[in-house]
This record gives sequence, structure tokens and C-alpha cells, in this order.
Amino acid sequence: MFEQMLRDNHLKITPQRLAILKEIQKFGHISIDEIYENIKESNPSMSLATIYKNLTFMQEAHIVDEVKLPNQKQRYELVKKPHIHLVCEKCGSIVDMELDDSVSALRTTCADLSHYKIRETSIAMIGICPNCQDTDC
Amino acid sequence: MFEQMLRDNHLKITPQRLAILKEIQKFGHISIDEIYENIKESNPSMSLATIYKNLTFMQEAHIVDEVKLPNQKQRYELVKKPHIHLVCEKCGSIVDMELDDSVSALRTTCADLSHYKIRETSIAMIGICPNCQDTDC
DNA sequence: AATTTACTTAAAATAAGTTGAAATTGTTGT
DNA sequence: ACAACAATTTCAACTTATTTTAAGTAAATT
Repeated sequence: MFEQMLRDNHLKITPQRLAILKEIQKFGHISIDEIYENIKESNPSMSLATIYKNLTFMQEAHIVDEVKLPNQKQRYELVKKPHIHLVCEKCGSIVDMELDDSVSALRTTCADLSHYKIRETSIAMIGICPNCQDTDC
Repeated sequence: MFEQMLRDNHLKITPQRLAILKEIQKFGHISIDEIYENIKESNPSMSLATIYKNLTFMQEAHIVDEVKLPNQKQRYELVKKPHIHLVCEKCGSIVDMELDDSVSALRTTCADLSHYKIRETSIAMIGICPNCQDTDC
């Protein structure tokens, strides 16, 4: 289906693009150098410039999304339904939470009050995950 | 009051710090090179390193906050009550919206369901502002 | 199979951010 | 007000991150 997504956006299907998408899918939220490091093993000739360019293209094509969190390097994820990022400050994990009703309620309230036409939301909750609350990891 | 905030955090009160804070206050959400460019006029010897170092300190002291938005350079704002950023994709404006009830409701829902201990929220709504909807700016 | 066009690569260029050491300034106690 | 100390600023060198270029390569189209 990655193939189909690329085709739909008139982007050529290349092994590099498929490899990038596979990595993003595998890790959920991944930084550029993680992509680079992971792909190097199977695909030693792939260059960072390729990754940068393709992430830009695929972002424009709404196949991947940038994830920007306070005090972290930029990451990427596959485009999904609107969701909330739960970020643990201790262990660094990032988890998606789908709370469709609450998110769209907030979105509607915002839109109504501000008269903005809202296209996209970016919501993160930063704190300590249950696991790190228990253990002193 | 900037003086007091610095004092409270055992940070020395320097003209550079005050100038940085004044710029942030003036612009609401400002990037590092905007700070640099603006301050250069009145304070030509101030270096970028100073700005970087001080933003880090003042962030740790919870005087300023990083603002990370999709497809934008990092910005800084003064620490305020939790709020939502309304971002216009057309004109680039960023506006704060205080929606205490909705934000804390979402926060509580999230915390209850996930068992995270949430310390901070980061919420942005990206779209088109009322002004840009009307005019074809 | 040939042609066109998009894509990838490596290297160079630019931008962004960090560090360390010397010089300077703010603060504290007298 | 002044000395002494510690924190801060500065400059320059440096690392890391990102973009651009130009040449070569691969995918799609005919």
C-alpha cells in the first residue's frame, strides 16, 4: 500500500522511498538520523540528502507528517487520524492516543471562537509514563 | 518583573538577558535569529552564542518556553498559562487562545485514560485565519 | 527498446547550534 | 564605595544539520 500511496501522488516508487516508509512504520516516530542509521545496513549507498528530499516530498503528499516536540529533534510518522502524543520525559517514549471525540470537540470550540478554518491539529501531553512513575529507571 | 524572575532563579540580571526577554515579550513568539537581528541594533556586540546559552538557562528556569510548530523554525515565548496556538498557514501569524476549561478537560481525560502524570501540554491548531479567508493576501 | 522525466548520489555550500578560554560584568560582603 | 569572587559574555573554532548542485542512474511511457 505504500506503493499505492506513492502512485496516487505521482511519486515514483523507488526502493529508497519504500525503505524510508518501512522504517517510519516500524518505529512509529523516528528521527532523520535514526532512519539513516537503520537503513544503512541494508542499503549502504543511500545518502542523507535522499532522506531529506524524500521526507519533504512525502510530507507535501500527505504521506508522512512531521512531529515536533519540545526539547527533541524533529521526528516523522505516517499520516494517521488526528491523535495526541503522550511523551515521557523520563524514558523518552512517545505513544499515540486516539481520543477522537475530545480532540474534535476542542477543534470545534477553537474554530467557533476564533473563526479560523482549521486543517490540522498538533497536540502533545508531556509528563511521566506509568512505567517510569513506578520504577526509578 | 523580568528582574525579579531572574533573581528568583539565581540568574544574574544582565542587559543581554533583559534585552532578550523584552524582544520575546514584544513579539510574542519569536525565533532566535529574529531576536538576534532585532537586538543587534541596540546592542551590536551581543553574540548568537549568548542568545543560545541564555535561552537554555531561561528555559530551565521556566521563564521562557520553546514553541515548536510543524514546518517552522523553533520559536520562544514567555511562560504563560497553558494555551493553544492558532497558526495561520497563509500569513504565518501565531495567536494565543486561552481555553482553560477545554484544555484542562482534555488534559484530565488524557491523564485518566493513560495514567500518565502530565506536566505540560503543547497544542496547536493549524489552518487559515479569518483575515486570510477573506482577502486573497 | 528508446526516450523522457524523475530520482539518487556524493560533494560542496550554507545554516544552525555548541564549546572553551579569555575578558568582562554583576553580586556579595566589608 | 571597593575588593573579591563567581557568573556571564564574547569571539572564534568547531560540530552537527540541512540544502544545493551537477552528474549519473533508474523508472515510467511510448
